[in-house]
Amino acid sequence: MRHDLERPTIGVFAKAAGVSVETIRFYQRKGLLSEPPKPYGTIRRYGNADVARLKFIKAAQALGFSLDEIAQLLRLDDGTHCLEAAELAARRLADVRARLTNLRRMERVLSGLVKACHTRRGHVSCPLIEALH
Amino acid sequence: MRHDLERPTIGVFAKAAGVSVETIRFYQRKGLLSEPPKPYGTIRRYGNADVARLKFIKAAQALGFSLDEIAQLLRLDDGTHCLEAAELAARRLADVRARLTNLRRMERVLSGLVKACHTRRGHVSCPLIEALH
DNA sequence: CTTGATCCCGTACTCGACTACGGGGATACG
DNA sequence: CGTATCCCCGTAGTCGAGTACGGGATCAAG
Ligand SMILES: [Zn+2]
Ligand SMILES: [Zn+2]
Ligand SMILES: [Zn+2]
Ligand SMILES: [Zn+2]
Repeated sequence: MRHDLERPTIGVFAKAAGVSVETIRFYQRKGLLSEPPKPYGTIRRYGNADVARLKFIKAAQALGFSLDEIAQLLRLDDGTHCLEAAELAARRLADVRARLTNLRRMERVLSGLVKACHTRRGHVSCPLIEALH
Repeated sequence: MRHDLERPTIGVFAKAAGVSVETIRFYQRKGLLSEPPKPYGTIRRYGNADVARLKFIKAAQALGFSLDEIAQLLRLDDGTHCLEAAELAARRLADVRARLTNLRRMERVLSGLVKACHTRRGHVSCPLIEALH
């Protein structure tokens, strides 16, 4: 079928998805994407399933999931394992919240110090450096 | 001087600071800490300057500075380079804020999805998995 | 005087998510 | 037909902040 010959090769697939060819191969090695068959000749052609899978990966990644966790999620892809998926997300959420707490502290301290540095009057030495001591 | 022999060796120094001996050596290789002299024999003894320096490093690290940036800050340690220090901190602050924005989005989406998973009624498939598609 | 803990120094490995490189085959264009 | 651009596959390197390992020296306790 001429159909297969019109489906994208890895380069087209990668470019369409906004990732590099090496990234696709890397995901394949990790088992996140499958290596589609080579319909004619020696060149693989990619289909809608691959596109969807890669979108899934990128969406999960944007929520902070690691590639290993994404592999887990992909195994729950039939949607019948709500509990497991929710647990995974809950762990991720806890982690995100911990990092938020931490970053909020940093933001508070840093912005205070930057302000102090800008408005220091009379003070000879840098408030930022002083604070680190 | 018996004085030197009572000052801490690397092991004591590390333990007191709550880091490992290897970490101390690693910082020394990076130029963040100096290798103090060996007063007698072949064993280095650490002093107050080292303790202070390590505290400085840890304080800066807690604000998100990388070891390279900390090396910069240490070079401005005399406190007479307020402008440079403030610039460094401002860059760090911008980065922290960017990450905050990102994490807040993740938090919002994740908490919504976890909640949806817990309270799904009627829905057959997992809302979390569905959302990733 | 031996044993066990430290120290010294140098090199190599870890983790996560890519990124790069190299040799060989295939395909497209002029 | 030449050559430029893809593709395939495997292996190796990158970054940051450490962590681990191994051989040899030294030190305190018993
Ligand atoms: Zn199950
Ligand atoms: Zn669910
Ligand atoms: Zn200056
Ligand atoms: Zn300042």
